[in-house]
Amino acid sequence: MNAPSLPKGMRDFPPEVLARRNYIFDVLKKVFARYGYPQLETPAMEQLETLTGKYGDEGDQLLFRVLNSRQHEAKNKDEILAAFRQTLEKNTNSSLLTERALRYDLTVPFARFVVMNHGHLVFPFKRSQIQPVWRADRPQKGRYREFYQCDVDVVGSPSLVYEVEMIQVLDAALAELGIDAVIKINNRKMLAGLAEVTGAGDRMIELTVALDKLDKTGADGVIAALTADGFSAATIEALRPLLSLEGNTAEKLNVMEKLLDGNAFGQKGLEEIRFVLDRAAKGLKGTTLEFDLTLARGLNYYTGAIFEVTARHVQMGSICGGGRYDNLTGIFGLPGVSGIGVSFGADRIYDVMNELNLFPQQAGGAVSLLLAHLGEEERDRCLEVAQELRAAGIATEVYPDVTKIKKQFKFADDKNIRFVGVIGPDELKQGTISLKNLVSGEQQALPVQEVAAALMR
RNA sequence: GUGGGCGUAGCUCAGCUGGUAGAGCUCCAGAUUGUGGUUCUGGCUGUCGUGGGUUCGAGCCCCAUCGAUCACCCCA
Repeated sequence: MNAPSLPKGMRDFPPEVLARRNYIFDVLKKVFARYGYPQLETPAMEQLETLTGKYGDEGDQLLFRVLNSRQHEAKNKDEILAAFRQTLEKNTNSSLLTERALRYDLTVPFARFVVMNHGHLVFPFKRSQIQPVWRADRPQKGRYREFYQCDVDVVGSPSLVYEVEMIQVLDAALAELGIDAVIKINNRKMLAGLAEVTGAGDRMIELTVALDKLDKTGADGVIAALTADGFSAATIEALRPLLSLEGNTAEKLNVMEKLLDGNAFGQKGLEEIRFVLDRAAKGLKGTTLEFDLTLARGLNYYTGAIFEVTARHVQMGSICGGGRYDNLTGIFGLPGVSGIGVSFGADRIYDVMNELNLFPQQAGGAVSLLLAHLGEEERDRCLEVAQELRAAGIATEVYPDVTKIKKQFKFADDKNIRFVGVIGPDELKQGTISLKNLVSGEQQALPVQEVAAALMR
């Protein structure tokens, strides 16, 4: 038997780690509830066709597809074999081989849910969702194959009030977690307008992806990439002023306004972003809000505002992302339901908080009392006392073996149990417990019925 | 999918131009048969990731493979 192992990119979470992860989830749940987003869950697996085509080519490649079961009993093995041969040749998704996949995000399954249940939902419908998603990416820093997304979305209203609310939720949650972060916002309509006025209207995605590299490769890098991608000299020339765009948000928007002059769609995006910035910038608790023209990220389905959050003081990709999607439910047959949402990447948030030491000191659910003993009779007494203390709300553990007291103390120390209560022959006779605080070193003998109260202090 | 370094004790690592593998920490026992964390003394620990090859001889060189990791792509 070989040593057991985990599939690539999958991780266990030992109790100490989980205590911290749960802290993040608890904060997010609290904030989500405060803004009126009740929790919802969907299954790990979706129909493959529900997921394909929503995330772009790259996304489709990263779907974990699930092989159909009991293939060996199939009656149409020739067809299956042919389908498999084809899959080996080029990337295809025959339902003969696979009809299900693990979800890639929470937004598309949510849209699917809304379409299936729109009859009983009150719109605008809000929900939060905290569940793992899976991507067959190659793991690296801040990237896992299984990770938790924590989403808030509202569907059924195109109101820009929700753009503002998303920023408020991001700000509230990140502030509460103590993360110094920048919320970047951009707008797909504006980007589409930009593509049009520069003569590349049909290649908005490619154009913006290239633009997105500005902070990484500089203006020259972007121009080189655009040239390599076959964009015309006229387009590149038209974009040039943006590559050296400087100044504050208002000034940048003014430059955009001139550039987008006469382009209705682009102007609409500009108008939207101004509306949102005007209202959201006030009263932020801990984050900075920034208009970032080069922000292109976001999946295929985004149509309006797009968001991305990065943490300061640490090298890590975005920790949150999101945006407005006007037609995601339309793909599933329910048009006219605009949605918007953001997603918190719990695992990256964990990594950031860990690196910056932002987790509060806390017991994290550790047992607070170990009952130690000096013989079988004393151990049995410990079992009784433990039940009384647990009933009183004290997390209590009884050392299982009759052994040297030293070993029992060491056990408590190793497990970070704060108190040890010793029952030996003397205590048994007197109905007391010798209670020692392992942090302060203080010890006192107390009647059993007073122990709980002493520990509560 | 592309590329770069890295796999030696439970952990972190050392190991010379190839010559039969070491340190610190952890762990265990004792000093201390009713007291942990500090101190002192003693002790245990290895398919050198795996499979081939070269060699009289491989932890070290070569090939392959697996794994973790980092970067690119893309993303949380």
